[in-house]
Amino acid sequence: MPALQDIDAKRQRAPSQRALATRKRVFDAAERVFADRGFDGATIRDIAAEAGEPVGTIHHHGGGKEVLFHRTVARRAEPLSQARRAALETLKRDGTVTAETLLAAFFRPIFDLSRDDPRWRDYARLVSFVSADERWRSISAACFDPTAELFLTELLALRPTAHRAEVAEAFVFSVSAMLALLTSQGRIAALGGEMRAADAQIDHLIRFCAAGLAPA
Amino acid sequence: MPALQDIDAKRQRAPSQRALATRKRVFDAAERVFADRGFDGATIRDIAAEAGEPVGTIHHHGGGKEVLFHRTVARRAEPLSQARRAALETLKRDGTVTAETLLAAFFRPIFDLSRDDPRWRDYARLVSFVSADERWRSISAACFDPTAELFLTELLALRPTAHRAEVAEAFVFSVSAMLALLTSQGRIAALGGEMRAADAQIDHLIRFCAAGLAPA
DNA sequence: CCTTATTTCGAACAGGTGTTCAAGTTAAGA
DNA sequence: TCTTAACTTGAACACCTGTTCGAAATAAGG
Repeated sequence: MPALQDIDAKRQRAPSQRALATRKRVFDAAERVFADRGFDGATIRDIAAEAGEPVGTIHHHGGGKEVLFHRTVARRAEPLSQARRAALETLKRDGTVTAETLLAAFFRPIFDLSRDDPRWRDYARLVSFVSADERWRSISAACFDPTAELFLTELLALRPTAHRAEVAEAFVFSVSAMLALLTSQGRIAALGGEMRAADAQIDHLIRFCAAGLAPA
Repeated sequence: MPALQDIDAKRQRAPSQRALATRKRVFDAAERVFADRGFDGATIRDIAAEAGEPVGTIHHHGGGKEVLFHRTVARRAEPLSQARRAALETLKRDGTVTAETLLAAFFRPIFDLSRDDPRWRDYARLVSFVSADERWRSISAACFDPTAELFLTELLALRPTAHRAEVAEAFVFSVSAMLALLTSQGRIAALGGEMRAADAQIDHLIRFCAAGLAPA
């Protein structure tokens, strides 16, 4: 995989407002198309059409399909991780760290962001593609593992007798359940009949995983 | 999506042993390649090379890429569902139905089959591609939802006060955790350091989900 | 204001893509 | 044994893929 380096690595002039706006259009379009069709199902021309830009522009700002994919995932990873870390800091400051509050701190930010901005919903679907495929392991390692590590450490402190590997398993189960809630509304609807309110679903997700994380 | 009809719909002669062996080679190869690269990442020529057959043969037995994909998923769905249903029947006969034993009956068959035959590991990864993408909703609806329905009914009987939608959510969380255990060993290893034995992981998965399913 | 780095643009390229097809081979069923 | 349905084979087809590239337009920095 091509290395991901700073998009403005050897630049000699600041980018114009116009260029910045174009770049934003390119990444927003890439996010939508990659979220809809995955890496292999998406084409540069799909993304170009979605962005309303010519194909050359996608390559210019994206740096090639694989780098564009990586950058599209990375773009929202930092804001998301910061929101998660901020929620964690609040817990630690207030001394209210439990399995339930830890999971809430980790899960809630992406649901909160999705409520306000539909682009975060696309991003969530994109992340689920990244998480599902070992091929993108290095992307999740770079974008999400450092913050996951922080939460894992806290969970481990709550269960001093458990092995790290066991807590890591429980954490992966929890994250997969979170992604399922974000992306498998169709399956839930098919099995469950009527749909529940998003808030009820999120509360349920947190209770479900917290119960699983509790000592046996 | 092209309709999936019986592979031997309007046949006038029984297929030869040779043809049957070729067909098996085609589907085994398709299973491996689709599991590795997903639907869009796989190519007919990849599958042909993996099977050691010319491209025309893949199309002859597979019926086109999309139908081949559907048939490849469907091929092992019935044996898997039967194993799950048999385990469920045993529980009901013995009167040992609990959240924990129900989940064990649903989860264990694919892990047991994977232990004996690596092709079931490929199949599990293929199923996780199908489950992750709304595009294949109709495939999981046809192949997996009927049996899921059976287990959902039993889970609902265990929690008479819960709404069906809530139990459906918990079931989807559980299935996603099962698929994560089958496909995300890389992520578990990255977070957890050393790896635990498969049996310990499966027991943990069942305890994790059973705890989440228990009444609040 | 100039200079020129950067961006915009889309035609062109080499190499795939799924699918078709016609000719030759095999073997089921009478 | 004979007929012919079924299978095997790979070349050919039309279209699509990511990427390149050079010329024109834009605007940052002096």
